[in-house]
Amino acid sequence: MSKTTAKRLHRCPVAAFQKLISGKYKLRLLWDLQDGPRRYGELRSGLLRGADGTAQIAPRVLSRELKALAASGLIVRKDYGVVPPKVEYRLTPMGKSFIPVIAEIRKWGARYLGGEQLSMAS
Amino acid sequence: MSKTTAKRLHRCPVAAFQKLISGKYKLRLLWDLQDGPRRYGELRSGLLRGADGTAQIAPRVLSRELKALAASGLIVRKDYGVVPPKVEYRLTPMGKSFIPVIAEIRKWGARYLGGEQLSMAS
DNA sequence: CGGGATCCCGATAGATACTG
DNA sequence: CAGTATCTATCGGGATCCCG
Repeated sequence: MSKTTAKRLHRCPVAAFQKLISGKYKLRLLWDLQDGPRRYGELRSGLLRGADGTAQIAPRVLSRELKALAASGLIVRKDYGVVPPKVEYRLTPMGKSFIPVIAEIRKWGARYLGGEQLSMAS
Repeated sequence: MSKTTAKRLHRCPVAAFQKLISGKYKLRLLWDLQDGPRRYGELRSGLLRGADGTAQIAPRVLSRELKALAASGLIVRKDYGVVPPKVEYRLTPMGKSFIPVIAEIRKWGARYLGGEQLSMAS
């Protein structure tokens, strides 16, 4: 956690994983980034599908989760420094390596939690 | 959530998974149950390895996580009704089907979070 | 032995308003 | 557009004591 990566804080990889993805949207954010960079607003609106009902997403929360993912080394933030602001988030190699794990989670979840048929969309 | 299963509350299987395994010990509890029934005390002491440092586990927390796992249909609680008390927890078929997913998580976590060499023990 | 009851605390998430 | 600031409600988790 010295600078941008939080590693080896646990001796158990499962416990480490738990902490890494704790937060309501982290897994879905990673998943939604698998096809390339996305902007803040795209991610936010993407999260609205799949949430139960009329959930709005507090900008604080999304911002903090993105920061945490970046601090974990799973994504990077690219600020174009223009007006109006344009910021892109994309997966790091480590983040990309994590996508297959989420794919497994999705497959299991679709079978046992929802019965959705795993279309392309998140 | 009517009785013992909490399903289809989300349209996104990833979001459903997030809620399902939220809680500090749920994944590890499931993992530790893969080889057969375990008693409350066995699970508790099993969790102490792999936690950072001198963490003790509040009985409230462990009890609540076990109840949640049972309510989700991943484990079952078997009370032998004897004195002194004896209670066993074991995986349901659904819970067993989840073990390979945790295995994937472990493999990824070992590679990117800890570098442990995935021995038999949890 | 396997918890429940109670108290406490930090972290998390929502709502709202504001800004460079 | 992409956040920050503030405030508040709720939750997760730890500590301690107790009981059948």
